[in-house]
Amino acid sequence: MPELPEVESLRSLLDNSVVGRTIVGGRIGKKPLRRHVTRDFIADVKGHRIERIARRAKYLLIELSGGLVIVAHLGMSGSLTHRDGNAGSFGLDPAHDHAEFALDDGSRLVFNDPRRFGILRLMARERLSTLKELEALGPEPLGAEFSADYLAGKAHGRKVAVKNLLMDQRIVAGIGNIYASEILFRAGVRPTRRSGRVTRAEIERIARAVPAVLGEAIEGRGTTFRNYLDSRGEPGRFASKLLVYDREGEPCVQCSTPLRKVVVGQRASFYCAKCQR
DNA sequence: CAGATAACCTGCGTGC
DNA sequence: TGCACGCAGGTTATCT
Repeated sequence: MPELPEVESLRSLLDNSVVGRTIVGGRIGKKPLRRHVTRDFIADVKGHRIERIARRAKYLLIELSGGLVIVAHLGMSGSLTHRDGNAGSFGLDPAHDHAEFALDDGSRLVFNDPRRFGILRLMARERLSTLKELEALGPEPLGAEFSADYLAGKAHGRKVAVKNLLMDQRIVAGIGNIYASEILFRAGVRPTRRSGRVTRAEIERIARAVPAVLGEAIEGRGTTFRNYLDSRGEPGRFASKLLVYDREGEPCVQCSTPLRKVVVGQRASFYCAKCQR
């Protein structure tokens, strides 16, 4: 579920709440995630201090003392909540709490993921760059490396729909299904357009829309479409700012034409047939 | 190689 | 009310 803005909001919140805390215990659930969580995970992190919270694309990186790092991916339905001593479960089903880290101030970090598409693994920080999942990622969409020139180069000669290109983590890392639709609406380009046929001017509009939309979403602490919760158990505020996603049939905010829904690469996509060409 | 598709898993809304 | 079905914010293995 979470795309870059949700993970970045999570990173920011945790950076202000758990850095400096030491992991004193915890537990790992029995059910496997997308990748199996090692049985001795808790024993390995116990006694280590949380030094910094970083992010790469949709991956959250919890850097620990002793050169360790916890790599977390929330998949489609994951959340990582920080609960103080007497906090409840934020409405999350405890049956899907797959990992729990007890901190030295009595609070807990809980990894909950009903669909279990998430990832939780521990590794040496120096080996992070060798992690297959991270190695294959393209540039950060909010970084200097991502530009109109870069995108034009990647789109050149490609037949894949431009929406799929934006969601391809090897091209640019962090954009998912919701923001891809929002970005293309902002850029005035239909999601179904073949990448290689998108004009230079359109590529430039897309390249500008990418950081603009993601940046605004981060300011709103992400989007809660169904049930995503941030580390405090609160929904993101950007959902009300979505202009096209999940708004089939509703009037376009710019021209009032009813918005359309089309499936592109097996994923629902929303657009305005008049504003987007 | 690029591109398309199925699969992983659970919950929830919809329509009969 | 119950049930079958479709769909969900992601990634990846496996086809053509």
